[in-house]
Amino acid sequence: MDAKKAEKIAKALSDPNRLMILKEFKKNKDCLYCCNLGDTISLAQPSISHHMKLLIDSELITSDKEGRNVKYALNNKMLDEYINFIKALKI
Amino acid sequence: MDAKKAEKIAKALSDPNRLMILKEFKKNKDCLYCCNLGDTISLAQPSISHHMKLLIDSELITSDKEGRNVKYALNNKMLDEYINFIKALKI
DNA sequence: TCGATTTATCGAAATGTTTCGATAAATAAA
DNA sequence: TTTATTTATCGAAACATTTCGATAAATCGA
Repeated sequence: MDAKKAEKIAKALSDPNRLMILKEFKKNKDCLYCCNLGDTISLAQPSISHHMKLLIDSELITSDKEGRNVKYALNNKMLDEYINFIKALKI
Repeated sequence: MDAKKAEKIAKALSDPNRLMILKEFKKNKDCLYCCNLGDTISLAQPSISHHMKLLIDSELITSDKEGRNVKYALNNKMLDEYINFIKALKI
């Protein structure tokens, strides 16, 4: 992973609402629909949509259109790659 | 590590200049003086000082006054703690 | 078909971050 | 003691991010 990608992921991970969204995946068997986030995240719908977009752009999650909904899933592979990047910073 | 701390670290890691600074520690046997960064990081001195402050505040590095200089060292422990935080996000 | 639901996008306001020049404080070196 | 070096801080400009209301597009249900 190059520094530019790591920077993008770090940015995605640097917001309390996005961290909360990522944690929600654990409670929902790895998949998630935006419309169910309203209860957990107290933000307007466009704001949640904005955060999802940043998470998708960073590839920390994937999105899959399912009829009227969009199904989001955590991308464990990208988390692993980012972990390796940070490990490489260590002395 | 709580979410607030993880957020602070992610923020510290989300800037290209700060990533470059962290990578410099590898080349310098874990310690570093600001005044030697000028060659690597093309920023004015107050900007470098600002980035060092954010890294110190996040506890990713430590600082130690040595006469006229300040010696900075990488805090591997904090990197490990952050790695564990990210691991915990995985499904 | 028609109304409700889900998500995305636009534009704007508020807030936060990055950068720099100017300046200050501390210490080393001459 | 005087000058140079190292780092921090202040204030301001430029830029980026977060948030929302309004609106649009797609699809589901009645």
